[in-house]
Amino acid sequence: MSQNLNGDRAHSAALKKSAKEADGRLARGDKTRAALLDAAFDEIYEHGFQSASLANILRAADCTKGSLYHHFPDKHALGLAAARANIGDHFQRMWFTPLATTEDPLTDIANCIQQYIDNGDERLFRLGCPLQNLSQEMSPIDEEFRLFLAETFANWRSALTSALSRGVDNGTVCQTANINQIAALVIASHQGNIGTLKATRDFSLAHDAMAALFSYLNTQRPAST
Amino acid sequence: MSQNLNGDRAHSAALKKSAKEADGRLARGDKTRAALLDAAFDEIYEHGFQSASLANILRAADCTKGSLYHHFPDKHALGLAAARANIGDHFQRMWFTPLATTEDPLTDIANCIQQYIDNGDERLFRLGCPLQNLSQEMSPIDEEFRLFLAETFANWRSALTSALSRGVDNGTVCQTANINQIAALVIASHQGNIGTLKATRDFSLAHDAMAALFSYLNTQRPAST
DNA sequence: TAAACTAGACCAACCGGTCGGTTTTAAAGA
DNA sequence: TCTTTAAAACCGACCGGTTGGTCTAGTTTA
Repeated sequence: MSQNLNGDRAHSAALKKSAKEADGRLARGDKTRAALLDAAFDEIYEHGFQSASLANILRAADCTKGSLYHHFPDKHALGLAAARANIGDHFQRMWFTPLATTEDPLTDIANCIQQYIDNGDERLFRLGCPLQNLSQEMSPIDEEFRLFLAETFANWRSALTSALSRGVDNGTVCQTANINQIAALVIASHQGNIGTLKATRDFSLAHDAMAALFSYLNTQRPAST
Repeated sequence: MSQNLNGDRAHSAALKKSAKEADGRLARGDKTRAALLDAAFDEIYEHGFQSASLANILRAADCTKGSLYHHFPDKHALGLAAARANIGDHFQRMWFTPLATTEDPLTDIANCIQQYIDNGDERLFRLGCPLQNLSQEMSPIDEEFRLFLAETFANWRSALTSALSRGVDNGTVCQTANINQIAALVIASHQGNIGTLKATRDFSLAHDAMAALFSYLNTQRPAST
């Protein structure tokens, strides 16, 4: 077994190649691999991992079974690699980057959340959050998926707490605030809000939950003296 | 087509019979029907609707295909009936009954939530909330499921708001409180909390979120004068 | 020429669903 | 009380289709 952490078969070679292609174009094999990851993520996002059809993925990636099973040992490895590639990017863009340097975390956390509800695309409202979907489906039945998802939650949490901790230091967050509790409620209420929206399609409910969270966040500011 | 709202085929006859059996024992047909609903709910709770196997359900209910398709037109109707039967009961017991007559809604809402985290069974933590699982999986792909789930959310919400409204009247909830916002945050954060717990298995995170919610709820009490 | 990659026919297992037939049940008739 | 009868309930072999996965052969690339 010469599998690496990404669960693919031909990655060491692919790395060698893509390192060579300094102009940004992908080598043939890497292009197929990337197309498979994209198609797999889309299919899994739409139907869940267990109901995701390899035939659909193959069609979307314009690729055949032989190629797929050259790049990945099985469906499980493909799904995990697709999740890693996409979910990481998403959290980086939506949370980690905005919070990495913020000087007013309570405001910017609220902005992150508002971003989802007000500027979310159609897929977000119809399909929800990929992290949450995979958590629901895969956590109980696959430990490898669960560990990756738990790790993502942990990263999310520490991005929130370190931003909040900076806020305590610079005086935008109350000294007595419990930053672990704030982070936990942000995560839970945001996840629950996106998830609930999927079934209810009731934006007023989502806006109410968001407003309540914001009013809670505002109680965590220092008393204006 | 002589189907009723429960999506079964043989219910009118079953009703006639069970009405006769005043001693509480179920007629043969009703017993298999109930066994099917139980087994279907368990299988769907464990694996999701799409991955639920009729063969497994049949084995658990000790019943054959012919029986199943005598009582229900298809897998979809079975799943929907199983969800209706179980989720309704659950919410009645956990939320509607405790909140129906409470004189101190903020306290009793907190108690409901605490009940889940502190006295939840193994399945709750491993598999999460059935309402949420079904919402995630079925809302995007099946309108009939979605409507049932949305209705359940709506009932939950109005149980919360009417309890809170009673609290405003009797002075246990602040006059200026926005009860819709409170209800929305309770639902979102509770759902998100249960869902997150499934992947992280981190009870400290769940307790933190709960503590934050409770501190928010306490800000909604009247100022003690 | 060796390794990486692509191709797609093929496979057993399982899927939800159908259907002709048998057994059980309860009410009606004698 | 016993018999008849029709419907309700149950049975399980069978069906076409799909699933994830395998395998051999051929092509491209370095």
